[in-house]
Amino acid sequence: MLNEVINKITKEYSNLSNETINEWKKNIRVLELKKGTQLVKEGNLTNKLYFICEGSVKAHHLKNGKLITDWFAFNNEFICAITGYFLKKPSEHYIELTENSILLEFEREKLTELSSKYHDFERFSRIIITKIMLELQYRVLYLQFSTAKERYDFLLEQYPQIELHISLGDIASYIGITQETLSRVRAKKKRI
Amino acid sequence: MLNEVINKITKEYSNLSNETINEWKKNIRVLELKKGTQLVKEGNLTNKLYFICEGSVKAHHLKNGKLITDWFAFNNEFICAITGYFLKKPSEHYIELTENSILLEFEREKLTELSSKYHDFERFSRIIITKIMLELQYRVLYLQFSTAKERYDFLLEQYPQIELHISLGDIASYIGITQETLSRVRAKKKRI
DNA sequence: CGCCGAGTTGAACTGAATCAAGAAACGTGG
DNA sequence: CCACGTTTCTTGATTCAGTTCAACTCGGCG
Repeated sequence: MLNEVINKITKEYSNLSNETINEWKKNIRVLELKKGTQLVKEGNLTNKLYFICEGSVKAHHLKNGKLITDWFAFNNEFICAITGYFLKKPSEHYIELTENSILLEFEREKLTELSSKYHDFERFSRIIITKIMLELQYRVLYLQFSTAKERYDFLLEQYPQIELHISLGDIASYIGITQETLSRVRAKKKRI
Repeated sequence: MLNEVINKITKEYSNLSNETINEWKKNIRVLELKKGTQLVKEGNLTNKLYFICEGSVKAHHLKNGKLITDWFAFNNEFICAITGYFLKKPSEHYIELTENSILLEFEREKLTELSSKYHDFERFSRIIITKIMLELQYRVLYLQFSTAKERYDFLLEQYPQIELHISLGDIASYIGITQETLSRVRAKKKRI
């Protein structure tokens, strides 16, 4: 099963030699966990990167006493507590499963080591980060000067199935509006 | 002069071997241009990445007939028309000098080639992209659920000197509020 | 059956947008 | 060095999208 998943990942992101893959495989943990499980708790140091084989996951953080959703990851996507992972600071983010899921878990130190050792793995890392960067760029684009409806439509375009997996409250938070507003936007849409 | 700048860049981002640097230097153009110059025009294909040696630059795009500022770059930062450069689509972004500036210009194809050829250059690229990614992450953080004042304060924290270089209108647009609102926020601040 | 979390709906309120008009600052040419 | 037009910034009045607070509905589940 792990071989299949790795195959999929390298197809999607960037090819790796057999040698690199074998070395990499030594340090992958496969996790099968239930909805609601916390992968990262706020304030913890975290050096883990996750890949979603099946299911979905969200990252969120606390701001003025409110939980704000930052990031979703679905099948074949990566996720991490971004400040914890990249800046090596205690994480401001929680990561929580939004459905029962199967995940791969990687350690930063091992990935760094692999990147230093193998040129192809370095490239692979670069490509993953580039995708995350472009995703963020896209989000900024539609957080800046968009109405509630525009944000929602934009999100649905990107993730047409999102409502099957993620609760209304989390979606609203992700696009930067309140749950009540999203509910109204949705109601208006149905009427038309 | 080019040597000095490269020295600074590798210090700031990631070290490169002499061989890599020499190869790289063959394909760098140094530009000295006036405020208001357009480096990239909307609708153009662009494969250029810029580094600001001295001065400042902005990227902006058109949305419902309004120019929205996306990205600033100051001394020792990189900038590009992000969709044009990474997605190879006609650029939705203009890039324009906000002051008389000295820049380095790189071509995507040459950088890609160098990344494939030299492991250390691949790592260097990864680190640059990671910085851009973290910057974007930070922006999403404060575009989501912040008041006008919070956004402004946040920006000043990051770029205390920004008002010396960038016009009020561009700053307002960057943080997702109107020029009038920013003017009022600023006025209120002075009074206290 | 009754509880609980998730979603909906209503009414009042508010921060920021919009529209409009002036004031400052800035550069350019006489 | 001043007069000019242009661009940038400020201030005021009005409007509106979205928040807030509160009550209510719905579906699942012990």
